[in-house]
Amino acid sequence: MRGPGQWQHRLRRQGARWTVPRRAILELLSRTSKHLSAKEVYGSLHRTNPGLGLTTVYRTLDLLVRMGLLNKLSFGSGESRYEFRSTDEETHHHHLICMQCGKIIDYTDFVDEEQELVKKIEDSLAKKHGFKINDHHIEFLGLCPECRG
Amino acid sequence: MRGPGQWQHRLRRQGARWTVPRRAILELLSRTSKHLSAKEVYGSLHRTNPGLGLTTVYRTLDLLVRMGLLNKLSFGSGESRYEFRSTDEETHHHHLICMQCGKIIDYTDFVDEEQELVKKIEDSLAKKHGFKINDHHIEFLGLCPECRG
DNA sequence: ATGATAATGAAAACCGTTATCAATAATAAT
DNA sequence: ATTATTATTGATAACGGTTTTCATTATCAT
Ligand SMILES: [Mn+2]
Ligand SMILES: [Mn+2]
Ligand SMILES: [Zn+2]
Ligand SMILES: [Zn+2]
Repeated sequence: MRGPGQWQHRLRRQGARWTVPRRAILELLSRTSKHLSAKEVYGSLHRTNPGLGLTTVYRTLDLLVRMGLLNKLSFGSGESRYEFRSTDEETHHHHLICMQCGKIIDYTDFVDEEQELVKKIEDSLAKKHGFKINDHHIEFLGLCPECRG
Repeated sequence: MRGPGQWQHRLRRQGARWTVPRRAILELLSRTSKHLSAKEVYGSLHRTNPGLGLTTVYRTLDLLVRMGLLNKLSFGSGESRYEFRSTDEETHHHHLICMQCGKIIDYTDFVDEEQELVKKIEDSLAKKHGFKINDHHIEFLGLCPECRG
């Protein structure tokens, strides 16, 4: 069971209602591999949902992050970006970012070796600094083929 | 040759003037290991430099980043933070961040193994996606001892 | 010292995001 | 199905960090 039915069930289980904006935003983000800002989500949905307000987009994105259905990402550009969070554990990935045009590429190279090292670092940091580590962000910054010239 | 003389030389070589605010901000950030926001820099310097304006702090931080004397960091909290960028290559580090109180810890564990893997990933990504890779950010997120309760 | 102009600071503008609040829509109870 | 309850919505205003504007000031080449 996947898609709208799954999402609806998940929201309602946590006391949230299944509404038109929530469904529209989830469908949009689940269909794209892009990392969209609130304003971009708003722009994409304005055609099919003319009444939708930007405030609702912000609130819904926030809710869906709290519900674990989306990831919220902050690259240094001012606005937050959101990506669909697959239930599949295998889709964990890191980011390759163009410093000039902002293009974002998901990559999963060397996940095995990476995960091994990440585990080691996590254990070491947890022991040395007393942290309970929950997550990590790894990103590479550079220039994409178009921006290199 | 290190410190003010070095900084002055670097700025002037790039056509910038050596001014009181620039010197004050560089001295502040070179003396702390903290990751300060513009407002925190402003607050720290207000005692010794009463005339200093927040606008100048923003402009100066931006300039010093462009000159390669500071690093600008964005954790998802709204404001940017700045750290002194040592000329020493050995000081490259990554971050351990408390998701609750925002505490930031620099760490350099496993740099050798890490650097090795980073190199491999960089080569792979450069080849596969045609990027020219310049930098990377690695951060671990969790709860510090105080915030775990 | 003098002049050219880069840098500064106060104020206003800007931009992403959040708070307010009356109207509406989703769900539960009847 | 109808009604009652209340979470959700959307317009507007407010907010916080950052940038722009512009007249004044400080740095530096001469
Ligand atoms: Mn991604
Ligand atoms: Mn640091
Ligand atoms: Zn690019
Ligand atoms: Zn903490």
